[in-house]
Amino acid sequence: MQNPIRLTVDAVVFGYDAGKISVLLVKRKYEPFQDAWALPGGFVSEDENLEEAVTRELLEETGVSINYLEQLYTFGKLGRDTRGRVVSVAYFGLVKPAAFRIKAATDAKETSWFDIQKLPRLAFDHDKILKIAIERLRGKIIYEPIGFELLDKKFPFSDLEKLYTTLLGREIDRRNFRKKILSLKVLDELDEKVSQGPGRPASLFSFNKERYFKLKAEGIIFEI
Amino acid sequence: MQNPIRLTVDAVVFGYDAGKISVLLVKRKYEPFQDAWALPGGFVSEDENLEEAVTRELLEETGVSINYLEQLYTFGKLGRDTRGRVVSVAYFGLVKPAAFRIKAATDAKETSWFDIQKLPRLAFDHDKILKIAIERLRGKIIYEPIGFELLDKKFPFSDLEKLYTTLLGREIDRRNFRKKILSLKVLDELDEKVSQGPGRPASLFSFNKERYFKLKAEGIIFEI
DNA sequence: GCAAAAGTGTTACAATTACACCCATGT
DNA sequence: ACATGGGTGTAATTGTAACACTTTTGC
Repeated sequence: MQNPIRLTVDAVVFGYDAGKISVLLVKRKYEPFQDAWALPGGFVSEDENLEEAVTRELLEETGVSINYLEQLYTFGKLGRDTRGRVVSVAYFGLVKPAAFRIKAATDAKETSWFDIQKLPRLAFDHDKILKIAIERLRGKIIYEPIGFELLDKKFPFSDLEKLYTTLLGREIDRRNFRKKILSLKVLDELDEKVSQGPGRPASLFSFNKERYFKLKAEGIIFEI
Repeated sequence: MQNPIRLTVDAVVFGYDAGKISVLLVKRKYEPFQDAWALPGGFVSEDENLEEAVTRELLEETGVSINYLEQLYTFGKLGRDTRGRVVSVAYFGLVKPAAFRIKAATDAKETSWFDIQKLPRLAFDHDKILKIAIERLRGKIIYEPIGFELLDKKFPFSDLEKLYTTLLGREIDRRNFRKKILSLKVLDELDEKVSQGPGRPASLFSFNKERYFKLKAEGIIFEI
């Protein structure tokens, strides 16, 4: 009477640091695809919500705690998993550089960040899932302010600019970009500056979520 | 070892006719929610793809064959189904008026179209699913030419205009709208006219998919 | 004092909006 | 001939894109 379809969740978690977009992968300990890199994830248990399952798997497998998570797509094609019929609900997550750096010290856990330009061969159909996630990231950055989820709470404007340059894959005009972003009134300029290396120190900004949601409710839409 | 989560698919199928957006619902024959209206759908069998399952269920329950179908969202919250843990992959579909009219003759099948402004109480969490589908329809119509999937193959321009007026919920300027759509070069004007009632007869247009895909590949984006 | 990154304004061009009259048909 | 819906152009405004120099710091 029960159908024997099993349900998993997988997470595509992106991080950004120093001009590179990276994705979090884990090395599989067991067959199938033993020792292959794969997206973190696993079977959903009967008494947990899907989001709970992803969050749990992520924490268990990678120690990373997420600050933005949304559902990506559900993959259910016959034959996508060699263990039988397995349907996977994939999620899309973003973390701030802090999480990113923590990992660099705990590499031994078979967890690693990979530059999305230099990906290894992946288990199952995880290459497809990742491809769709990258498209979503690129598409979404343009009309929703998710970029801020990839930056520290306080960031110099140039970080935001570099992030967009990287994600869009083209140069953007600094003056026009600044004008546009500031005109949206969702950034607070702090009374704080940073100077990394030579050059004029930069003011720090922070993203004002309340302001954003207020504007969104009024129908004002974020768009780059 | 198997987890006892069961998987269903549900379809939110929209149709458009005479200035009204309608959704296809079925009346449930069995418990739970016997005699309540619900989205067409049902359990996925082990040897079929998710899309196959939706298409099959739709055909079985409503006789409607779909011409646009995409995955909407996966609903997996605990307690959403009184029969135990059931996760549902919802799909979003559009049909042309032909399918719409056919149904009007076969009402006895416990299948009916409902104006989305006048919905009955729905079974399970189908009201939530439908709400998300309506948002998707509204959002998507602006930057992808899915509107054409709701019209006959050949249609007068005013049909398209009325459809957009309905979906956007506001008046649009006929001249500007026409200019914009025609400038996208995805409509073919046919050597054919229709006149329904009094007034000047209207030229018929058809949507040129090949042209659209070609333009899309070149990076030219449809946007209203 | 010079190299390096931050910060700023103006002008040309493109896109969007607002707006009103003539045309072809049915009755 | 008149009521009804189809079809068209222009001007004002707004938004986008292009473009280069000054400022503040570290070395």
